Amino acid sequence: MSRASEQAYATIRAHLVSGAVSPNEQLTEDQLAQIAGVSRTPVRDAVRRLEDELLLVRSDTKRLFVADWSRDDIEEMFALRQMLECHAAERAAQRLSRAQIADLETVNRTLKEAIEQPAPDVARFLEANRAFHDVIIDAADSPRLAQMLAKLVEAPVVLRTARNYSLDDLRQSARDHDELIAAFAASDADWARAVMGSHLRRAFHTFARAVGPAEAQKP
Amino acid sequence: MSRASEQAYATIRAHLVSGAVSPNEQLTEDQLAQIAGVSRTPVRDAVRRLEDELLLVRSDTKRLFVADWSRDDIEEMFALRQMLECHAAERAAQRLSRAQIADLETVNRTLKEAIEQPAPDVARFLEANRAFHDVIIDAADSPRLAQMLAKLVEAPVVLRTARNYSLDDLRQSARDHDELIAAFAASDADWARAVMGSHLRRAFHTFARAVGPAEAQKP
DNA sequence: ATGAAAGTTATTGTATACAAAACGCGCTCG
DNA sequence: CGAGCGCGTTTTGTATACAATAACTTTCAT
Repeated sequence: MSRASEQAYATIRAHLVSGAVSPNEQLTEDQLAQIAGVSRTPVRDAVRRLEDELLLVRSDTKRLFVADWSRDDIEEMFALRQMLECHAAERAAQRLSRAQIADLETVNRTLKEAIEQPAPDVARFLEANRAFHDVIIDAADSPRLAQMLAKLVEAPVVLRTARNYSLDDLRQSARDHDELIAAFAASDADWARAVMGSHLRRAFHTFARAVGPAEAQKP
Repeated sequence: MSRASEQAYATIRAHLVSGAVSPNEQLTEDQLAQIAGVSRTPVRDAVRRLEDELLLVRSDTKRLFVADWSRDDIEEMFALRQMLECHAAERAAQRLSRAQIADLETVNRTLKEAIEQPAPDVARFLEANRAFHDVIIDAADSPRLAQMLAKLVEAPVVLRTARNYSLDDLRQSARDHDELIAAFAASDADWARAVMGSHLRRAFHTFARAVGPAEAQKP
């Protein structure tokens, strides 16, 4: 994307994720333009993307509001992600080249290094984790699938959730990745799907635990 | 959406679907603005939507081209649709109200009427078919799922494929719908999923037959 | 002839001014 | 007292002019 438009997107997104605004708060394009330091034109571009990600929503009369994600929303997104990414794993198992499998191994080595530190480097872990999943999605060779997943994968990051992953959680992830690699090496689509399924389902529960158990949501 | 922007979207989409342009042909925003009779601003809006639907694609340097869908693309979309819509059927089975089930029955009655004519009214069939699936997707109560499906469901319509559905195809669809309704009435999610799966899979083969068997695609 | 560099044209991106639509508020009239 | 109606204000939508970038063409050196 072009400079101003990309700038607007990044700035606004950061602004939303930072928690500087509260759910259901109204925003105007002018405000956002000021925040991003560009004119309304690229802001409107950015807003459309953020609407697509459901970080912003529009009232029936086109006014902009900060989205309010309920626990149901989060569960929905995890469910969809699981469904799609299991499919991706299945396809990837039938398509991954040797080189790509080697890439996965390298990435997962990096991921383990990020964990096994005096203090685990969570940012690096997340980055490697993302790279790992990206290789798989890429290998699945399904542009629409990739497009859909891109939206869903970003989501958890969005919630300013304490990243209180335990060391065990991180290590289990790494082991899941190892098993995925094994499944890929064996070109066993069923195996890959199953491992991906449990990998993501566990991630959901870890996440749900962190974000708080199913509370009664908003009055 | 606002008037000009919606106008642009509809006009350009019709233009693309009509076959007046060929795949990989370059388009400029100016051309499209002229065609739609509005300025470039709303055209850019429309173009983004069409990009999202993958009817238009951009080169690495932002130039616009008519998308070229391969058979693989079509298979991909059917596979994704099947996955998502089976999920929708499952959720719908747990959520549909009596009133909604009654709606499904009404819609399917309309659908049958459209078939059982001297000459089957395909347009009306398609409309009813769409309404039927929309009720289910709506009942699934998953906005992101709905959003994803919206893109995929439009797709087959896009291809200027001869709608040479046979009478048998149409009748089988109606029967599938009846069975779906039965599954919903019984609140049997597994049943609903299974019926939806075969319903869509058959549709794929009907479609594939119509569009021509797996040929060697472009050189 | 060939390929690189500079200049020219075509195309997309951004800012700004204005138009249209929605909102809020006070007012009137029942 | 309250529901509906104008009217000024706010907010979004559109057109247009201009800036930036990419594609194309010509020229010139080798």
